[in-house]
Amino acid sequence: MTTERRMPRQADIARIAGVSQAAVSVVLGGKQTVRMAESTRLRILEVAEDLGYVPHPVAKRLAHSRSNLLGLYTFRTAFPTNEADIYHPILSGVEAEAASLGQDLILFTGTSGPEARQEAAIRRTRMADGCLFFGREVPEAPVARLVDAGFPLVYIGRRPELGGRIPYVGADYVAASAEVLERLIGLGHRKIRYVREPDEAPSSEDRLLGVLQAAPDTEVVRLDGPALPVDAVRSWLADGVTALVVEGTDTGTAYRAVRTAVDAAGLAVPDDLSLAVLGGPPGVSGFEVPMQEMGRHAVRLLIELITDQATTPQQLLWCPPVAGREVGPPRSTE
Amino acid sequence: MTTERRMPRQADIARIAGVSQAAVSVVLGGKQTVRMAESTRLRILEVAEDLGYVPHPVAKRLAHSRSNLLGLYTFRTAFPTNEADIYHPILSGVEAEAASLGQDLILFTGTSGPEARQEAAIRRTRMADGCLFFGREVPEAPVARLVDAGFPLVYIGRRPELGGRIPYVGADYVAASAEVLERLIGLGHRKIRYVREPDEAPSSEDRLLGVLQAAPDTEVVRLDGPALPVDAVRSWLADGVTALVVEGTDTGTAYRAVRTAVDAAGLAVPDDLSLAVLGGPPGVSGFEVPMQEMGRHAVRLLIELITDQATTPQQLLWCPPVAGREVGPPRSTE
DNA sequence: AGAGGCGACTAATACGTATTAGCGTCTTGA
DNA sequence: TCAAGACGCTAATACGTATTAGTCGCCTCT
Repeated sequence: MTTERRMPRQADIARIAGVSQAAVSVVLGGKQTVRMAESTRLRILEVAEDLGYVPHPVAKRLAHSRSNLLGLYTFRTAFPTNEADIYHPILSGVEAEAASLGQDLILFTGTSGPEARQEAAIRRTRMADGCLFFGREVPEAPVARLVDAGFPLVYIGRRPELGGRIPYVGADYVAASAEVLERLIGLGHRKIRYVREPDEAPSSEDRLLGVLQAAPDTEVVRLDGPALPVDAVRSWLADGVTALVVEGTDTGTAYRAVRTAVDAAGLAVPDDLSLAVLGGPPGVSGFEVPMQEMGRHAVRLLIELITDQATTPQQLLWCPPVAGREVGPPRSTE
Repeated sequence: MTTERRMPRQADIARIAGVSQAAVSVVLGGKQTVRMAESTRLRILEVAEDLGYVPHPVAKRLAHSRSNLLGLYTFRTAFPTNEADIYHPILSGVEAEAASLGQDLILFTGTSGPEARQEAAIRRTRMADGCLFFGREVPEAPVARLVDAGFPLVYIGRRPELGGRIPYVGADYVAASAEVLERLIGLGHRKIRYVREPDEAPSSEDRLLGVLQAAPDTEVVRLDGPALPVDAVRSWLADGVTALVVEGTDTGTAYRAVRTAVDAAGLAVPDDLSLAVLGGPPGVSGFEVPMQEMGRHAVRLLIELITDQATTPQQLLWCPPVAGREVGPPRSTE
C-alpha cells in the first residue's frame, strides 16, 4: 500500500469507475447539459470521494472555467507595519465579501516597488478571474492592455482615465461635500473657507466641485505644506469667516494642520469657529467615507463583470453625514 | 484596426515570426537547452515586444512550471475589523518576504467558517505552489492528504501532529521561557508561581516545559476563566511567592487577569511582586515572540520545500528577551 | 565517399479540465 | 417494420505553455 505521490485526477476516477474522463467532468461539474444514468453518476461520485479527489484549480481556470480567484492589486503593501492603516477597512470589506461569495484572493506583491516590478505584477493579474485595483496610480499602458483584452477589473475609487473606460466603485464626494456645505449654510454660516490638501487626486477634485456647487462663494485655500500659519486663521476670522471646511484624505494632513493652527490661535470649536472635514477621522463633523462598503461593492461589481452581468460598471456610493461636535451655529447669529 | 479582444499568445508570435510555437517558448523562456540562431531569437523577441506579449500565468503553471504563488491559509480572517490584530506582524513578515522573493500570495477565504467550508478551502490550496498555514488547528485528514501528496506546506507555529511530519517555523518557547525563569532566579527569586491560560496549545506546553526545566519547583496554576481572584494573589504572597510568571498568548487573557488582580490587591510591581510574561504585549518583562521573523522564515522554508532544497523542515526561532519594568529583585533580599 | 557530428529548428506530447458534436442502442408510435 | 426520438455515453478538441525527442541539411574528418 504505497502512498500515491500525486493527487488523483479525473482520469484516475474514470479508469476505476470504468467511464471516460469526460463523463467524470460532466458528473462532477454538476451541469445538466449531458445526461447520465443515476447509477453511473453515483458510482463516479463514490470513486471520487474514495480517492479524495480535488479538482485542479489551475487546469480548471485554463479550461475556460472560473477559478473563483479574485486579484487584489494594492499599489502598496497590504499588511503595512504601520499600525494606523486607514485603508484597512477597504481590504476588510473586500475579504468579507469575497468570502461570502466563495472567492479567494490573490495578493500581488511588488506593487509598491519600482515601475518595472509594478508592471510585471499587473501582468500576473491574469492569474485571477478578475482583479481589484486599489490606489491612486493608473499605469495606463498595462491597464489599457487588460481592459482591451476584456479582462475584468475594477478600481476602488473613481478613475476618469482611459477615456472613462475603467470600471470603478468610488465614493460620491461631490454630493457628500455639497451636503456638508448646505448644512453649514443652513446653520447660518455665510463666509466659509475651504482648505485643500497639498496634492491632487480625482477625489480631491470631486470634493472641490461639491463645495463650489453648494456654496459658490467659498474661498478656496490650498495648503503648500504640512502646516498652516496661525496668523492665517486669525486673519480669516477677522474677515468674518465663521466656518472652515477641510479636505479629508488618508494622511489627514490638512485636518491636522488646521486643527493645530486653530488650537494655537486659542479658538474654541465650534463656538468661535466651526470645523468640518470632508471625509476625515471617524466622529469628526463632516461625512464618513464608506470604506468597507466600497470594498464590498467592488467585489460584487467585479464578479458581475466576470459573469458578464454588470449593469453599471461605474458606481459612486453615498457617504453618511457625521454630525460631530465641531460644527455649530456661527457666533454672530446667536 | 479592430482591437483584439484577446491577449496575444505564443502561437500568434510564432505565426508572425514564421517559426513554431515551441521556438517561441524556447526563446522567451530564456533557457539554453535548445539552440537558436541569434537572428531568429531577435526576431521572435521583437515580435513579442510588438504584440505586447504577456505569458499566461495559468498556462505556465499548468505546464509544470511554477507560478510563484504561495498560499496563505489563516484559519481566520486576514483583515479583521478588530483594530488590535496581534498576528498582523506575522502577515506583514510573510508579505514582505514574499515580495522580496517575487512571490504572490493567495488568501483563502472561508477558513474561519464551518468545518466543511474550511476543508473545501484547504483543497483549494493546491492552486498555489505551496501553502503557509497559520493557526492552532490542524485538520488532520485534509492536511495529511496534502502532505502525503508531497504538496509543500509550512505551518507557522510548532506542530507535532501527523507523527511530526508537518514542516513548521515556530518560536523556541522552551528556551525563551527557561531563560526568563533563570533571570528571575538570578535576581534572587526562589518561590515562583506560573499562571497558565485556560486553554491548551503546543506553544503552551512548550512554555511550561521551559519553566519547569529552569525551575522545577515552580508551582503551576491554571486559570479557569478570564479572571483571577484577588485573594489568590494575596495568599500566594503570604506563602512567600515573590514572582509571577504568566503565559502570554494572542488574547493576553492571562496577563490581563493577573495584572488586574495584582493591581486590585494594591501590590506594587515589581517592588512587592515581580511579573514576567512569556511572550506578551511589547515592552512587558519576559520575552518577545519574533512574529515578523516567523513570517519571513516560513516563506523562505516554504520556497525551499517547493524547490526541494529544504534542509531543516522544522525550525524554532530565538525569542529576544525583554527586560521591561515589571521584574526586579525580591523584597526580602533587599 | 561515407560516417559522424552539429546547428537550428519542429512535431508531438504533457499538464488537467470543460465542452461539444456525435455515435450506438433502445424505445415508441404509426 | 421503419423512422423518429430519447438515452447514455465517448471522442475529440480547446485552453496556452514547457519539454523532449527527434528531423533535416550541411559541414568536417578520415
